[in-house]
Amino acid sequence: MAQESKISAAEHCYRTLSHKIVSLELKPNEPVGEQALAKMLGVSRTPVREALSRLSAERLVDLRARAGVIIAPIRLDAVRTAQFVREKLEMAIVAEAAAQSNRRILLGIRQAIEEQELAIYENSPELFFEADERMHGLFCALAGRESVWSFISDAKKHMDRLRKLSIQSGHMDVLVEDHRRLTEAVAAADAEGAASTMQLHLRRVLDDLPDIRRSFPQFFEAEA
Amino acid sequence: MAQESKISAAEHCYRTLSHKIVSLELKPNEPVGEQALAKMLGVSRTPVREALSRLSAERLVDLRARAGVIIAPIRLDAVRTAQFVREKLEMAIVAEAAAQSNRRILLGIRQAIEEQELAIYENSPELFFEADERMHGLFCALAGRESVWSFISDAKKHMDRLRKLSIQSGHMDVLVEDHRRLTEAVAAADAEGAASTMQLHLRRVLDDLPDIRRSFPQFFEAEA
DNA sequence: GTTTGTATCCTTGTATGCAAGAATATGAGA
DNA sequence: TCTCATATTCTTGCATACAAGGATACAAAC
Repeated sequence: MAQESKISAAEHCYRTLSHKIVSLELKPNEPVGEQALAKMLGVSRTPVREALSRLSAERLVDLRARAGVIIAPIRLDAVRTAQFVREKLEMAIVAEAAAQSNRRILLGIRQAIEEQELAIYENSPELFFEADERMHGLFCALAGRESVWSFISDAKKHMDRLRKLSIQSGHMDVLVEDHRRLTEAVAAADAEGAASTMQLHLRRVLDDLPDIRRSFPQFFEAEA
Repeated sequence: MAQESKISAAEHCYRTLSHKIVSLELKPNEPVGEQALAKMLGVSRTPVREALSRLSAERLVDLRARAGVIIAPIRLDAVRTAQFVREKLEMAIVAEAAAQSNRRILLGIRQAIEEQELAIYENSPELFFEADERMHGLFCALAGRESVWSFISDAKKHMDRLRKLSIQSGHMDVLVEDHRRLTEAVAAADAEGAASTMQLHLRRVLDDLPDIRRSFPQFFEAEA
């Protein structure tokens, strides 16, 4: 609270909107309005605009000059790019992580995996998502590359919307199995194995893409 | 011109400031003021603030609430992270590029290298920088990963300030030699060689870091 | 001389006003 | 009924006003 009371209204707007977009609470291709968002967030248009400006730079919203704001559709090109970035970075990360050994962080990773199983049991995609996120961040920490994680997080946002749809249709168990193998490889100092497991793991989202696209065509960019 | 008249004042501010920061025209640790920047750019504070907000998200400026804006110092941690990101992504890029063959793009790459030699002859770091940038972008294009380039560009900005100082102290010839080897490896479809040459190439900046830091201590973050 | 308390100034953070341009509705003509 | 021109409405982009909180200068006490 002490922290949160210190962040600016603009920052608050950014975080809230960013979360609402990634969590699909604001739907791709949905038109929104600065005024409406301002009212929703209880502030004036100025901090909202600052947030939208940043979100636009990330291509999470499309600002059409003097014509309106729309939540960016899921763009296949953006997904492909995000996938590339994330895959290369996280493969390198876990390979480095395999060379490290920090019992405390490893414990955190295993706990996160257990929470994921709990999330499956409770059928809570939200909880799963959160624990998944935390676990990937911990691998970065294990590799001593914590600040790379925020970078990956940015790149990930477009993909996360897909993951959200994918997880809702329920493949969480496969992902946990990946996580387990990944953790074992890292714990066994098997850099190669960790990297290839990570690659396999991250590419699963793409497998579901055609299905998801068929199920939610309104969320995707009009095809070229 | 037709294009430029259409971009918003805020976007103009962002690009101008971003360039001035990376080119060291605005010096690390230098205090600036919204009002002063607004006057310099010929607009009001509002678009300047929007630009500063984005630059702050990239950690290129530090906003101290109600106390002032300062150009971010060169942070060793940020440099290390940018280096990691760039290295992993560009290694993967040239490895993919080696599997492609597009005479037109390869020609563009070779032309860019020739311009770099011209830049050395004319002792123009500006020209060198520009041609270097273009060449790296062309490798992305060759790999069919053009949109990854903008991603790398963002990550690169902190490092670029170092490169700027490094190039001024004149190691451009070594870099061109790297570029030539890199291009030959790619043209010869030697993915491994291209990747390792890229790694070597990108790590050169770090070699100069201690010297640069000694020469320009006022540009760096106060040590921890 | 050093330090501490205070008052002033200065800078940013947010709200609001206004104008320019896009989207939409309206109406006439075919 | 469909098309096209036009008027209207609505939304954003930028400028400005104001307030809250830091930084600074200065004076007083030790």
